[in-house]
This record gives sequence, C-alpha cells and structure tokens, in this order.
Amino acid sequence: MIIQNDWFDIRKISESGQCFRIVKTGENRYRAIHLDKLIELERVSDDTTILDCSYDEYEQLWKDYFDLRDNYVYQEFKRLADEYVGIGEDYIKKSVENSRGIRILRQDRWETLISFIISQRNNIPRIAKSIESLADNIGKCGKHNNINFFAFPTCTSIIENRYIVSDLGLGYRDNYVISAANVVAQCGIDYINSFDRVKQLYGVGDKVANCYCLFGLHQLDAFPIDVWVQKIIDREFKGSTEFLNHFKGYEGLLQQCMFYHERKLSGKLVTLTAN
DNA sequence: CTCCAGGCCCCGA
DNA sequence: TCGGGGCATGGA
Repeated sequence: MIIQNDWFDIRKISESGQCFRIVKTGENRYRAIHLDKLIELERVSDDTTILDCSYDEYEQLWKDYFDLRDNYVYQEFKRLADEYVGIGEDYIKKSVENSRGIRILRQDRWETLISFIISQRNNIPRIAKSIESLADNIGKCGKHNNINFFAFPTCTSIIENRYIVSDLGLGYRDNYVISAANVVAQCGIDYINSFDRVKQLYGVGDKVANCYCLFGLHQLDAFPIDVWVQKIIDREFKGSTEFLNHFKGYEGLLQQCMFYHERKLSGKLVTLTAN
C-alpha cells in the first residue's frame, strides 16, 4: 500500500513517546507490531509512505491503527494553533509546526494500559525493553515473512506467568502490572472505559490515567502532564494551563506536539531500534 | 559513588 | 488537600 498523506510521519510518531513497539530498522524504515500483526514501513518522501501490506490488510487493520481514516482533527487542530493568540504563542506555534505528521495511534487498550503503568519513573528505552521482554517471554509467537516476533501478552498470560513477570526487571511496577491483569481478567478491558475507572487501578495515577485515555481510548481531550510537560507549563506559561481553553477537544494533540518538540530541542529524542 | 527516568502510594499535618 | 519520603532497576 502506498499512502500519500503529508499529515503522516512515521518517524515522528515512533519518536513521540506514545508507542513503544514501532522501531527503526534502517534509513527511513520502520517496523510496527500491533496485536498479532507486524508491518514494515518506508517513508520515501514528505508525503509518501509505503506500507508493506495488502489493500485488504490495510483497510482491515492498519488504517485504523495509524488513524488514517481522515485528516480532519489534525487540520482542525493546526488551524486552532495558527489562530492562537496569548501567552506562549511562539512556543505553541513552533511545537505544532515541528510536530506535523504526528498522529494519535489507535493502539490496543490493554497494551497501552500496561505500557504506561510501566512508564512511570522510567526512561523510554527501558520502557520499550520491558515491553519487549514481556512479549518475548510470555507473548504469542507470530511470523511475518521470515521474521519471528511476539505479540503483547494477554492478561491471562500475565496472571498464569506472574512469577516470570516478576523476574523481568520491571522493578516495583510488577505488582501494578499483575494487579491490572487481575482486574481486566475479571471485568474485561471494556470495563476500563473512562478516566475514573482506570484511575481506580492500583499504580495508576493522574498521569498514567490520562495517557490511557489519550492513547488507549483515543480521547483527544486528555492532557497527560509528566515532568516534561510540567516543565514547559512552568517555563512558557508561567505555571498556568489556561492556554488549554483555546484547544478544547484537542488538548492531547497539543500535549504530543509539546512533548515531542521539547525533547527534540533538548536533544533527548529517543530513536528505538530493532533488537 | 550519585543522579535520573513520560509517577505513584502512603503517611502525617 | 498538600507535601515529602520511599520505591526497583539499570544506564550515565
């Protein structure tokens, strides 16, 4: 499949910190794992990305995963940013422009939940490593062409293999992961359908709950505040989040732009690579 | 050695 | 409700 869309930048998406299983495999080449599928992508120009899959598989799976049904929210958000007048104006406009092509993926809820539980007080390479470790040890094996890969483990697998999970170097987060697995095995992931529900989980606070809403539930108004975003709020907006009122419904898009932009500026953008 | 990483729990005021 | 200590682990 050839995707012609200059609002889609797989490199920026993979470096934006929203997902941990999209890795760089070569120059302009990326690999993504979603559910029990693997796909390889190549960004051949600013507006063209090749997805190595059939039309049917694209329509059935990857179109939704990469949120490629339309560009409406991204264009609308950009328009809001262009119109913004007020404190931090320059920072907002630069971060949004610099982040063009970032989309909010429609990731698997369960994987998103566990990924961001693991993310707390952790760094991105090690988060990715922990997730790979979970998949490699207790996930289901799949095969794509001649590549072996492992799907993210189910809640049942985590419960059944909880002693293995506790030995994967997750630190104190292993109890949070196992606890969440128990709740989801009992109630189903559909039960975790709101900020309040997800926050009830042991080890989930405001930040992780907001990440779950934004990246797992695709609630684009969620605005996770981590140490980076807090730093931006303090420095560029004098500690006030009043600027969010201009971005009603799209706060999460702005959060991603700021997070990406800030890390890029500080030279701490992380490029995940295979193995 | 210390410091830090997309925080959260728990405790005491 | 707010602030601070403690928390597992590994890399810099």
